Amino acid sequence: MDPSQRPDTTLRGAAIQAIERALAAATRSGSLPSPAEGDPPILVEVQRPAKPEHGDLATNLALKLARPYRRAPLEIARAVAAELSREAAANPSGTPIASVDVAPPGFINLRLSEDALDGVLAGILAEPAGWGRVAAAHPRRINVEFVSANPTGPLTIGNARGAFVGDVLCRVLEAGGHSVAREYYFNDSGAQIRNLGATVFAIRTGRPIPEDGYHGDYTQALAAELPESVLGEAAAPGADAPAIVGRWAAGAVRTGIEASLDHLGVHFDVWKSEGSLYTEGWVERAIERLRAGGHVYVEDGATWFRSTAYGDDKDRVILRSTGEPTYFASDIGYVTEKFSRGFEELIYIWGSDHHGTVARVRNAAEAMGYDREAVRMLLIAWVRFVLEGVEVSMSKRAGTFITLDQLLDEVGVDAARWFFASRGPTSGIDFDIELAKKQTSENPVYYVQYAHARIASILRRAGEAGLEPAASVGSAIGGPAEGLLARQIVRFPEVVEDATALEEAQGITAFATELATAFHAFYRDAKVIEPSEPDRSRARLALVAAAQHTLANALALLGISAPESM
RNA sequence: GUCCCCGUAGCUCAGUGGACAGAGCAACCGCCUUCUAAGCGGUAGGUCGAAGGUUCGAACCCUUCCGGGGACGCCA
Repeated sequence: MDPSQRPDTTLRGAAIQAIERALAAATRSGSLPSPAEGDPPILVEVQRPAKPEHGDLATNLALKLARPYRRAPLEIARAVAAELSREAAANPSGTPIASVDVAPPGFINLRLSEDALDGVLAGILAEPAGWGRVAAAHPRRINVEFVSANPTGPLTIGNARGAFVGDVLCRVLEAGGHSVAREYYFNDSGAQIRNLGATVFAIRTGRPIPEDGYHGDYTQALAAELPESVLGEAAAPGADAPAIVGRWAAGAVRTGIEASLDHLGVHFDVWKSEGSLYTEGWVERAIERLRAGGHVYVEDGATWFRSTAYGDDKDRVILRSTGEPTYFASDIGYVTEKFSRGFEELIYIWGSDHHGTVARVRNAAEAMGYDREAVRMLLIAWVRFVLEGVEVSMSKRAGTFITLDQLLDEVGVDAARWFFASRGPTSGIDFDIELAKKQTSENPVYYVQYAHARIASILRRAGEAGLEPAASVGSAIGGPAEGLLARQIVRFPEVVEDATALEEAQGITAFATELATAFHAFYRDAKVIEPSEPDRSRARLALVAAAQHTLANALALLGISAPESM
């Protein structure tokens, strides 16, 4: 990120800018050498030290500069630290830094000022809804496509991970200052749908289920619900029964899928059918575009995209020798269709079994003149579902699957969301359903929710005692218990920034857990409601209220409820 | 055979260039006359799959190997 473009919305960001000023000042005064022509720009990195005695923030700047400057790291660190201290003394309101230390082998350790911390807390109390939303240096319009299961049956627990990961990613990107469209892509007219239609028709008319039909209970239910009018149309002489019944069944299944997603708290902005890419001409135009660029050739009667020109290990068929388009053809059309709606970035959330198709889609995007970096695939590792130690294979066709609705009835949305959000999307997971049910009550999500509920209880009782939170914490922030909690609270937007940059949610769950821990420690050490000390009580209520807003907003980023009582 | 992901505490997983490697659960010992004990404090537990290499510094980057999963279609 270009530092000059970074919005100054976090204490960390403000500290980085202070360090940049100090470095420039040290260079100007001659205590540090000037960068040589052509040197890469100096990127100031700041991190949170593992040990509290190393301060609130630390930078490795001097270590990084030792080689290009040919100076001892400690010498550089002292020069920068001297400028930081000078500014902190001369203009305390212009910097978040209260004090500076230099530690071997060359770290510069910073301590944040109580005024800076309290200023952030006052901002939270003044405008809690916006807390944790940050401005992006370069806001983008992003299309996130996920779930995208075809309407051949209910969503299964196999679809759960993609649904949660995609939804949380969208929430994170929005909080990170981007604009997001959630999109669901499906095919309601292919061979699979014909099979579904044939299955439902067969059941309803008392014939055996076709060989490649669907055997789940839900097809029985669909057959029973099939309206007489559709049945009559399908049974008419010469009618294409699989297509007619399939069209109806796909619609009914989709309605059920939408209901399941609603239950999850996942709402899509766009439902896009594969068929519409053809009727609207997107596929045809995309192929023409590739052809015009010379990226297409015909061999063995099929039309191929020259994917090898972009590093793929083989070329890819767009149109079969029968003239029928491949799935890849739809992908290409869809890319142009999405970009035509003005998106600057396309994110696909795919199962890791799709990794083979990543290269060809990005290659085709590049060949059509788009930036391949704007087409990003997030591959999610498969969840291995285990029941009593034995893997459960999921098959809609065989009817051996557990639906998403069943999972949520057993485990609950909040616990399931936390489970998936706290794990890296590329890590394979063994999901033992019995274990998950058993462990539901010990899911860390309740630890975080409990902190929120405890604060709600304190605020209720304070109100009954006639105590309201102050507008800011003020000098009470100097207390040891208060300081530790405040330092956790103010990190929230930095966590959102990092999660946005990494396009991952684990940081949010980790932060929420640490914040809950900090609150529980505060609860132990500092009594909030003390009618004989009204000023201190009001200050502590302000701090606790800020913690509650932070917990609530962090949970909201994960799509998890923040209960007032438990 | 080629490509991708993973391998960290008994279990489930964080941490992906910085200062002695973390959390939750499980185990053990303590704490409710105190704003919610779904909580708090403490103890124990690790050759970060293995070996080389790069670096002032590696769980993290590179190479090789071992183990697990996935992909290599004119399927979707």
